[in-house]
Amino acid sequence: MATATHQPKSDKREAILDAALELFVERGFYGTAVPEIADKAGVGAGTIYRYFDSKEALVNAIYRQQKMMFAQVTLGDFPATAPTREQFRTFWMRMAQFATAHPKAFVFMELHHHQRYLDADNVALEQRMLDMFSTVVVQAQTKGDLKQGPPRILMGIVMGAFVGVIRSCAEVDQTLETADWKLAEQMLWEAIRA
Amino acid sequence: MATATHQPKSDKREAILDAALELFVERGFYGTAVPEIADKAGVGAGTIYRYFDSKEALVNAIYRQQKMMFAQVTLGDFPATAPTREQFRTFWMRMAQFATAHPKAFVFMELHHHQRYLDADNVALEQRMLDMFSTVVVQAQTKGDLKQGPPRILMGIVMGAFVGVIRSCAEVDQTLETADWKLAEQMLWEAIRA
DNA sequence: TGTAACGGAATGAACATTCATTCCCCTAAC
DNA sequence: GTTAGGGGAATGAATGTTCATTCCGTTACA
Repeated sequence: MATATHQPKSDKREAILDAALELFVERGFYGTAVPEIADKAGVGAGTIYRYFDSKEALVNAIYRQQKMMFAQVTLGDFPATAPTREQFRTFWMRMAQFATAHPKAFVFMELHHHQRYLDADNVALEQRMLDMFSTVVVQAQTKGDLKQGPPRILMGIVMGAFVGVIRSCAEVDQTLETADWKLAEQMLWEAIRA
Repeated sequence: MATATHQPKSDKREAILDAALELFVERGFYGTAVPEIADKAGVGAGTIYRYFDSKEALVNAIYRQQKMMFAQVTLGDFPATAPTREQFRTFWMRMAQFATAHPKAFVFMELHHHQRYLDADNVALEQRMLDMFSTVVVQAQTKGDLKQGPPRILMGIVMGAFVGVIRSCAEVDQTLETADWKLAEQMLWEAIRA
């Protein structure tokens, strides 16, 4: 009826983003043909170009969407004054929640991290997030809650381990239980605590 | 002279492997054109096909070469009877040594891990290595040296963290000092110890 | 009926691979 | 010592294919 049934902004745009995300994760950017994306999304190849200027613009749109969603879930309303131990638990479990809700998103972000086709905005976005994390780490180190050492390394270990956990299970098509996430969280905390 | 002066087995084959490794790391498999590889290797495009049946065969040859070298460096003459703590240190530092000597190799193996174009031999090779590590982890858990939990998760954390450390530094073009590796080793040990 | 969104065949560029040709080096005849 | 010949390695232009993107006839909605 009338104006109501119009749309959730655009059926097709979402379908294209979803299909492309999945294919990019499976086959990579260059390994995925635009008509394949169109097929999976259930639209014509030309339709993709009504919503995105190019294949490159499409991958950048996905990257930005996922990164922002990730930032929102993990950092939104962050308990800035809580003890470091609790902050870490919160952060880790929010990442776990995000990874469960959007299983492909993490792999996508890992895979496309620092690729030639990411535009300047996305590179800057990435940098801003790194800086934010870095600040938090340094503060916690100053308080004596985390081990000393280059923040880069602490962050690399935590994020790397998180991705490692996801991958180790994706490889065998197993889902991670909350208990697994809690175990991993405890392990990583013991790694970084002072 | 006679047979002696023949060659270093083949100049060109090595040049092709090296060039391809570097380009695949930078741009991925599908993002790299065969003539580009030829250019970088300083050979004609056709020459590549004298040494490898196809682009796919080339990437598989690199994968196997790197994986075997990695296995050799990390597992060769492994101190099977040493205490777990020492085994872990040995393993970690050997990985660090490998990553330092072959900076691209790690990134390559990560990137190409479980891609469609890996042949059956390479998939099997990967599986065999995983099983080996898994056995070692289970043994150490039985001895009460490592935390209980799915071996998959322990391995995922260790390998993921290792890659995370490498990447966190590659991103800023910084090299890792021995001190950094030791710090990371200590952190990871605290993560997995019982 | 007019308009905007859509589909998918058409297009031109870029690619992996091939193959006719060149190049290089070794041997042997003189 | 020189040169002619042969054979395998190397080459890169040519080939057929695949791809991102465009274009235009069709559709659906107002």
